[in-house]
Amino acid sequence: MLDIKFIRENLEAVKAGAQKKRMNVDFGALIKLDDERRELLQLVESKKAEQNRVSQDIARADNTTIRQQLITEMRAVKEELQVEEEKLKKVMGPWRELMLQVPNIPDMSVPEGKDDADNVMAKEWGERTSFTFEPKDHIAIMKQLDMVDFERGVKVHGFRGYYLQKAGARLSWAIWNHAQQFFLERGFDPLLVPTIVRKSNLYGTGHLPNEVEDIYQTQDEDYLIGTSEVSTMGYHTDDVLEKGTLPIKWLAFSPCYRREAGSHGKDTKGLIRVHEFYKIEQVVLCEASHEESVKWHEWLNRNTEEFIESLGIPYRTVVNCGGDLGQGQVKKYDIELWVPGEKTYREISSASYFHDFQTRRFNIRYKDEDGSLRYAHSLNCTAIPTPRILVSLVENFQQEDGSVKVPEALVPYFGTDVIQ
RNA sequence: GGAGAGAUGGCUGAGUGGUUGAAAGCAGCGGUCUUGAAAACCGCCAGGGGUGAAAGCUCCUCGAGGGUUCGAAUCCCUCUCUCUCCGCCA
Repeated sequence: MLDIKFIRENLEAVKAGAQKKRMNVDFGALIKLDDERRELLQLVESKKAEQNRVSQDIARADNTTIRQQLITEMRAVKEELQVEEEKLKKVMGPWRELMLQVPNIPDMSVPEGKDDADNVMAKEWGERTSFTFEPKDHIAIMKQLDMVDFERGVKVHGFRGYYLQKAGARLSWAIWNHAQQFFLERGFDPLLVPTIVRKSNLYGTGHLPNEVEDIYQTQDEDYLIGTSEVSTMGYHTDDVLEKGTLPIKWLAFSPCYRREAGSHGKDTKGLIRVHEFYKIEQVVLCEASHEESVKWHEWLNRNTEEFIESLGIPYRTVVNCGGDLGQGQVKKYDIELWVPGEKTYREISSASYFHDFQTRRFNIRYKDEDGSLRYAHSLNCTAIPTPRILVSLVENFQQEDGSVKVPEALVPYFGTDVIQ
């Protein structure tokens, strides 16, 4: 959420930002509605002031005649007031709707572009794995090692259903345990979050209203989260934080649910795109300064890079272009892992910062030195998603005999150094 | 699922139609005193919006949303949540 005052004062910049994100917002209509809103607000408030003033006179009047006269007068004022309030209400509905659509302004350093094809590579790490034999894709490898069962997954859940079993399940546990150790050492506090949440939380993070098609809903009008960022931010709703507690660093873990409504034909096989997966997520709340946001953004992304490096999987980091940014995001990095079977890099992590876009919606503030309350800044970054991480893990570490080497960092958690 | 009680400022807690945005206490902040601290005493202390250069003026907020009324923390309706008892249950 941007401040309407800010929008009015920086209209051209806000417009340019929306354009860079390829988002269409009718700013003309918004400004016109806001003009009406202000005018009506003035009118309503001055009438209310009169009402309040005379109310006290009525209370004080001991002369019944005067009292009765004032009450009669106020009846008329009340009726006028109701008419104006009705008008104001009619303006506020569409005003709010438009306000929810205004995107945050992307950073200067965000490249122009339409979609993920226009993301700009920032870094490449490790050598793309080469094989002396014909490598298999993760589906073949994992099926052969009995790590996954798609048929039963589909039987029980439907399209995109899967079971992780035996070494597949154990490998997932090993990754979670390694990740827990790795990230908690960096000062995070662990958090297990609700995955069924009220709508307001999804408005808070900026997933609603735009992504409604991709979110599961219950018959009680609750929603299933697509990322624990939602419940983690919701945790702090209406908080007034102590400045000394910032930055707050959460390592949240939860199942994540995505309808994938817009990607029916994409990645229909395997573990790349599933309706239900697990994710460990880094969430940070920091002081309200751009420099702080940038600092923690780089730090978060670097954490995940180093985690991937600890596994020894080749990756690259891209800066997402304007068209590939979410509504509230100022800037985003994606980390993509090398997938030999597809001879391409696949996204496994997103690091974004939001300035106060989310914290305004959640009303998360902290007390500054001078006693004033300021909206905190918020950021988040994937720590590790399972099972997507398994795709590049087994493909990069496959051996000619069909077995998979276990990365050294995982051996203590997995128990052996090979899956066969 | 059934029965009942409740939700007031950072916290505790008064307040059942009229200068109550809200007593009192605690916590916090500033000051006096003190070598320093404590104690004591004095003062300040809710958030948000509009307008304004500022001072100020003004509106909203007592769980949320509606309603009654000239006027609502107080009365009515709906919802949410919390607590107690019963039932069910990993």
